[in-house]
Amino acid sequence: MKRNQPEELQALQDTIYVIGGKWKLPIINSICNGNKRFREIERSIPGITTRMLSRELKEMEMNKLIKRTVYAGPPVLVEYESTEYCKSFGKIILAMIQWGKEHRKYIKSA
Amino acid sequence: MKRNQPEELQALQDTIYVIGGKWKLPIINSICNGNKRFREIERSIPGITTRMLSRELKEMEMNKLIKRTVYAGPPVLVEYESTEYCKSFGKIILAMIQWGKEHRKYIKSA
DNA sequence: CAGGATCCTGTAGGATACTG
DNA sequence: CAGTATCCTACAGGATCCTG
Repeated sequence: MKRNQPEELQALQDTIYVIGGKWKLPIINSICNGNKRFREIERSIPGITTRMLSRELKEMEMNKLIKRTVYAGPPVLVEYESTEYCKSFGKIILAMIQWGKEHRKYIKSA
Repeated sequence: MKRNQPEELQALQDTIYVIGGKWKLPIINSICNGNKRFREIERSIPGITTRMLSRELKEMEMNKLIKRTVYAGPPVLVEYESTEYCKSFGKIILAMIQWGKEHRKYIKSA
């Protein structure tokens, strides 16, 4: 009754790679919540540094998770938005949030 | 239309923490697929070392994702199985696998 | 505002060998 | 079989300051 073959394991590890690390999911979450500007996103994620946010955004743009648009100013405006592709990850994130909440109760009731 | 509050962000980061890293999801996946023995799990995940598997299994046991049972031998047998709690993560993993497959196509068609 | 440049550190994770 | 014990290092990620 094996469900997953090596190919599926590969797909799983791909996903882990793409959304891995400490910040990518919170960033996706923030953008999906309507935050568009750099500082806005930054402020919505306590603890993140500009350096990390900058790096992650670039990577995520390369992976087509987000779209970056520059409005030539002045003032220059930059907006980030999640792609449809990224949004397809949204429900997974919601499930993870639910699970995280359960986890807290579960571990405490140890 | 904000969906997530800080508390939700916290839950998300909790989840990332618990199932984070390179190997925990593949391990969960392997065990959910019916692998029970240490070497069996090890062989099912190409690239993992005994050291990492050992460490991750311990952590996951502490977090009640898996249950470890020792059958006093000889030969001594050890079996790992996923808890119900862990299985509740199963559908999230399946979704991630699906997403990973799509990702491959999506990026290639760049 | 939107980042880039530097410098620094901890630790995740790999390699290898060994044990009961 | 089911792991421990060491040793090692690359890199994720933090702190701080700077630029157009």
